[in-house]
Amino acid sequence: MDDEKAADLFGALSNGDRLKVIRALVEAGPDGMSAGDIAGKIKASPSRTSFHLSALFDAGFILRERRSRSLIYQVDFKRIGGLVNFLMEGCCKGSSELRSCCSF
Amino acid sequence: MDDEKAADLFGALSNGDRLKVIRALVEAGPDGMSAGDIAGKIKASPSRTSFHLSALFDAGFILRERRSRSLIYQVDFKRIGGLVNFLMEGCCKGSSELRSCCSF
DNA sequence: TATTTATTTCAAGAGGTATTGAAATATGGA
DNA sequence: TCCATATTTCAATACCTCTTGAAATAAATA
Repeated sequence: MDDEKAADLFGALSNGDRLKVIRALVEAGPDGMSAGDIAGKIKASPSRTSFHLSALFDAGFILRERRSRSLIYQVDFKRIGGLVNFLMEGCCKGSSELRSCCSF
Repeated sequence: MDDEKAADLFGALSNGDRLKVIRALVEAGPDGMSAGDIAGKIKASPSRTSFHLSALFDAGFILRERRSRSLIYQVDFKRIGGLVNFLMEGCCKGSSELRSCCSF
């Protein structure tokens, strides 16, 4: 992970529709949701939803699996965690004394 | 915090220069860094650095304080934490049984 | 007060991202 | 095979963001 890559990943999160998708999938957990259900939940057209799902999928935030006619999406928590850890890397010069400044 | 606001905040993080700034300030911790030192660290011109510092300041990710001729910037960990918590809100339907799926 | 240092502001141009609706693709069932 | 359902792809348009360099502002010192 470098700064430009991480910036692209944050870019994938910098859209209201895409955050609605992520948050819906965070709540859904391992069950996931179909593209159609996601479109209904975020109140967006199929093509618009698909556009945003692709952006999130390309960034690695969501996983996709076909179940019959539907595509089921799930959030990938590891990707979110990796990005947060990148941001906090080397926090406060690595000093354990100052470590509390990094907690949230 | 709503989806559009959070999207703007992620937008403020969706740039390589701005991530370099944040990460430098995360490392610097409570000491902070001057705008000039930041410009040197991220290898960007003063005007470009100032543009990105403004974006981060407006988003609330960094705090600013004048010390003599210099402006000293510090990261605001609370803002980062608030954004991460927004993303993970209601994780896995709030089920404590499934809570492990949300950890990273 | 005049000068130097530190930083921000501004305008113009280039490049990137979102929305729409129609058409294409993929799958399952009659 | 034919049809219906589920989802993606595409092209056009509109909008937003970044970079650059020059000029403006702010504060400290001689």
